[in-house]
Amino acid sequence: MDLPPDWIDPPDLATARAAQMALAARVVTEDALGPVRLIGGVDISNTRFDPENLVFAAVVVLNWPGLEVVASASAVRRATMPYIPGFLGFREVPALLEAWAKLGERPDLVLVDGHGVAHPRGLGIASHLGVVLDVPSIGVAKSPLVGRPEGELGAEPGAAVPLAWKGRALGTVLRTRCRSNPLYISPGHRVSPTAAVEWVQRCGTGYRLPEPTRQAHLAANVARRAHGVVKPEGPE
DNA sequence: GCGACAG
DNA sequence: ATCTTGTCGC
Repeated sequence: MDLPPDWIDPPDLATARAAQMALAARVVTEDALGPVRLIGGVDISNTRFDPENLVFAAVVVLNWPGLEVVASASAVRRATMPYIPGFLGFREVPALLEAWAKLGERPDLVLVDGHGVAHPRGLGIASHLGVVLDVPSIGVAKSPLVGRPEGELGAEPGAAVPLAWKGRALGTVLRTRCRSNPLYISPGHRVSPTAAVEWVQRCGTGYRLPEPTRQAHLAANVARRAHGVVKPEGPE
């Protein structure tokens, strides 16, 4: 998909807002994914008090149904925008695109660390990335941005309840582990609400986060810590 | 006006 | 997001 540069790297918040509305109009919430053989996971890592404002992006590729990491790529970029709730995509997507471009084989589906359509204007980072890459994506967030669980969530893994906002169900609040806070799942792009939850559950390996984003999180940290490492330590 | 607010 | 070891509990 060929988009205006300003839609990816907006010069200001007003432009970002306009780009967000335009991109949101392209989001598809119906299943439009082919056979899934590779599942991707993406995440970002930041350095605390970093005057450089560096953003470390990681993309990992896992096979399905093995859920083993078969490839990964990372990229470092200077953040253009600060973190503003509701505009996360403009801060992280550019670096993710750079990492994505380095991949040899692309995933058929991507799990993103953040919301999909469970967003005030329907364009959380998962939908944002999905539309820009035109790839099926799912939003996997660790806390809500808008909306709240509808009803009481069960304590058992697999327990789920709708994420309601303004009388609408934007996604699903899903408990993936006992005694762990739930995850907020929502369609990113080209994935239905039910399929989104199903895929997250299928990618579960006993941890709170599904394997793709869990591995992406680890990879992003590795990328950040590798940055600036002058020389590896060796045994004496 | 006030509080909330993904990563 | 990031800072951090041990520690409490299942």
